[in-house]
Amino acid sequence: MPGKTTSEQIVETADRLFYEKGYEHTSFADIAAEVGISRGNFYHHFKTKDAILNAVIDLRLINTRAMLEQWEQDGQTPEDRIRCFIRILITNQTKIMEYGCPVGTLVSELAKLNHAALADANRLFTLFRDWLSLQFKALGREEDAEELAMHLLARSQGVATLANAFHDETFIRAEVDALSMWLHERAREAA
Amino acid sequence: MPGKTTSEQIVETADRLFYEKGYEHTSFADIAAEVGISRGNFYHHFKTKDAILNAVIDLRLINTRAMLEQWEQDGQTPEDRIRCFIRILITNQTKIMEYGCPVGTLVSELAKLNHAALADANRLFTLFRDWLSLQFKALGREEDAEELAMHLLARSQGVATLANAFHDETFIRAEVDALSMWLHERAREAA
DNA sequence: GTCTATACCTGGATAGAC
DNA sequence: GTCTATCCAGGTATAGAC
Repeated sequence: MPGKTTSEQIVETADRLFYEKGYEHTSFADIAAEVGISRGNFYHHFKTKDAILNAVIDLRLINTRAMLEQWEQDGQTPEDRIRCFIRILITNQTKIMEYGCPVGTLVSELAKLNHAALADANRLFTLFRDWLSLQFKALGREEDAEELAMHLLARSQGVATLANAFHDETFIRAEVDALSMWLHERAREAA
Repeated sequence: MPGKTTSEQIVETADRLFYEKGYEHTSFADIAAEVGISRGNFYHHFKTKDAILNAVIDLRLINTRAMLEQWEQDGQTPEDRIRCFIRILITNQTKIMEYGCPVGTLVSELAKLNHAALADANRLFTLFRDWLSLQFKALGREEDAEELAMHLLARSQGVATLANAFHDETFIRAEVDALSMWLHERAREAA
């Protein structure tokens, strides 16, 4: 990773490994080896494993906010923007089939570990939830925007979990189409 | 646990702890302490941690099969039986809000660990999937029974994941109602 | 800033007495 | 069947040289 500080490289590598192997199953040695530094040097940048986790969550929050802003620009209508969200199931389908949803699996793991950072990780979910809710409101669904946002979030989580379990592209495609139709119906009702 | 052998107690305790704390995060010491035996004694019953995991998965398979058979008896119509499945989200809602779905979270964890038992754990999903598919066929949906089964499985997984993240009973109730209506509509179409 | 060396602990696993 | 004692690997964390 050229032009990146060691700290940045550590966080980005940890981000990826936490996703691929899980938080607990990823050791300092794993991260240090991939970054290409010694374990000792590691502690110069991050004192504890919790500190790395916090940095990873912060990075994910920043990246997610940037993605949502991008969708704001990409989509002409609220319906288009929500469709951007639905389409990540296709865009990231290879990774999702291998590792599940980065947000869902992290929150699930931290919940089981009873980890202090669980509340922070949950803010990733809230970010999507609030953004989707905003879009549904803009779509003319002021009344049930919150419920629609949660429903869509749940549907995509379920698709990610089963895609991971069954490695079935056809299933993902079918569910994305169904979600797209569901969205269009909600928009039509509002108009 | 009166009238149970030590081995049975170990497996049942491991079953619960793997659900509550996750597989990797549960140590032999944790299980031994709860059962009330020494760590050394533990190895008299199970040689490796993998062996315990296999025993736990086998137990879950047996318990799941028994539950599905019970639903066959409880429900008069295929629609009633599928509704039994939907209702576990309500029946187990306290545990689901705390620990997520036992099947989904185990499969997700084993996928990240790249664990050999992943395929076995996935049979739990297949059990539900095949049973649901059978019920949808009996409902008169021979054509799309498989897709409907996967769809319902995904929906319930998503609800479990978000219930765990947000601890929101109202959300669970709303999604269960929506699923119930969805099911009724599929049955009506077939009739 | 980066390294080596090392302390310390936890967890999986074994041996052998009772 | 159950125990204690023990080994060993791996993981977190620290100290200190360069």
